[in-house]
Amino acid sequence: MAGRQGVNPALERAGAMIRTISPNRASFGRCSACTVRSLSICGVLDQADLAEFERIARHIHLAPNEALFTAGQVAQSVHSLTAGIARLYKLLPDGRRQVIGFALPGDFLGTAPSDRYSFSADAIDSVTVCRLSREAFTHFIEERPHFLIRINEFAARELMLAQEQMLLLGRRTAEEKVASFLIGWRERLAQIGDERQTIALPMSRQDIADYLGLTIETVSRTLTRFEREKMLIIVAGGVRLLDASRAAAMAAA
Amino acid sequence: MAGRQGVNPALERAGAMIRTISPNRASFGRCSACTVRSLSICGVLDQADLAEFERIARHIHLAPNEALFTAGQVAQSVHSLTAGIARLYKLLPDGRRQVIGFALPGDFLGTAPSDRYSFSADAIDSVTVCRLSREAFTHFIEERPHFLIRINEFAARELMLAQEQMLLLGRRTAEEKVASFLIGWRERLAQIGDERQTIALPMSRQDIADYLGLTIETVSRTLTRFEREKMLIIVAGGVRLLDASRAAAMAAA
DNA sequence: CGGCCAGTTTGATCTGGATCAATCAGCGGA
DNA sequence: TCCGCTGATTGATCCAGATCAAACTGGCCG
Repeated sequence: MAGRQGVNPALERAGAMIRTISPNRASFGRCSACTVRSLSICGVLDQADLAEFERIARHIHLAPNEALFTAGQVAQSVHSLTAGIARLYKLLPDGRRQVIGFALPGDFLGTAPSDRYSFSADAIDSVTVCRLSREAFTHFIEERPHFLIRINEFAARELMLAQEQMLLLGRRTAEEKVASFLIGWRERLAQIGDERQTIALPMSRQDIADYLGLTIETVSRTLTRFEREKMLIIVAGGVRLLDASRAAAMAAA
Repeated sequence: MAGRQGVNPALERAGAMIRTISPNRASFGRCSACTVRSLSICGVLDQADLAEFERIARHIHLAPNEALFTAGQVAQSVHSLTAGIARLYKLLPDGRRQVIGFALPGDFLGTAPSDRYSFSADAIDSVTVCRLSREAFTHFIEERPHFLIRINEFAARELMLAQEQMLLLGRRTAEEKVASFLIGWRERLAQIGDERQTIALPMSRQDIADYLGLTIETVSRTLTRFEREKMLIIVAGGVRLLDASRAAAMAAA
């Protein structure tokens, strides 16, 4: 619990590595063929709406660790994630980092009360997003109340997740944090259709630690202990849950 | 950082004391005379809208520690706080508590993705709210897109506060937490027009501790130290900031 | 195939904040 | 005025998780 937990050289290196938004290729993947449309904010748009949405959206690809946007920048765009996983985080001036969430395909990044981004987002693996100018997006919304309702539902869901995370960060033990994370992450993967036995963990241990308010060592030790206790097996790129009910019990209490 | 921090007998007593919603007096305070209307979701309603809003709203008074609603209950109502201060919190099965926010006059409690309350809310001091049935509220919204935009702005603000709080809970030291809380609370009080030199703290030390992910002893000790260091003076019902810039510096870093 | 390098794991030690345990202070009621 | 109760403060001690410090692992490049 010391003051500078979360500051580490690896992170600073990573930070330096992250390029600002490059002149990405804008692809012509059509919204009507979007594989996550029903999960995304676009799930309530009809063909006509979708055509108009497509007109104002750009499809962007980002390489691993490339930034979608950075806290403090003027918020010119909103994003809807269509592939890959992004990490959303805030930094303290001395480099301590809090990951406030992981964005999955279908997630919307654009609910913000200010004209500047209040957090940073970058690609964990290879990511694709639909990027819309805030202005065009605002205009698009104004004429489509049902779409606004959808946006609102997404914001409400985000808010509930954030409140759950506050409970985790403030009142759960390290063991409970890790178990909750695994159960919650599995749940979210299942919602986007990924229901393999093995829980994929594309983010680094440092990302997990910064999400749970722990150090990388504590995350690693806790996972190792779970493995020793036969609750799971650590595999390349994830974990395989052997005793899901025990994990769920830890996560609940 | 032990597992059961936040569980305490005083809380259990308080919990038992909190009555379920009593047959409160519904007053006739008219919305057009509402002192916090411009701050609240109603700030964008015109006279006609307001009359309709009034028709579907009930004005409710709650005594200190009385519950507005409880996590897990079917969410029948939404609320707009018009006077007093409420604490919003989540509990773990063993009684550990996380205060996820304090609601001030003008705040809206109703952004939720589920048909059950995901957190509990109760009055800290004497509280007045406008209570609307979810159903009527949803209907009211559907016909008023500009109002929905307002609701959305409120949700976005809530979300940003929640993200800021995640950073605090996950990565700040006890000292930084307390300083951040004081600065942030003063800010919020100022926004509703309370700009006295002394920062009013109507909530208990336990509430503050549960908001910051600390114990009551740590909050108390930290405030005492701040006083010893002449950063502030502890007074009945609040603190007087002597060195706001030092507090702000602590809160920032 | 070997050497590097980034990320991860493991071990030893330390410490910030929790826990346990008394006071202390303010207030309402007799 | 005194008593009892509730919440706050203060002190002593403890320990979960941080910090410091090595290994270890796997992938990539020459």
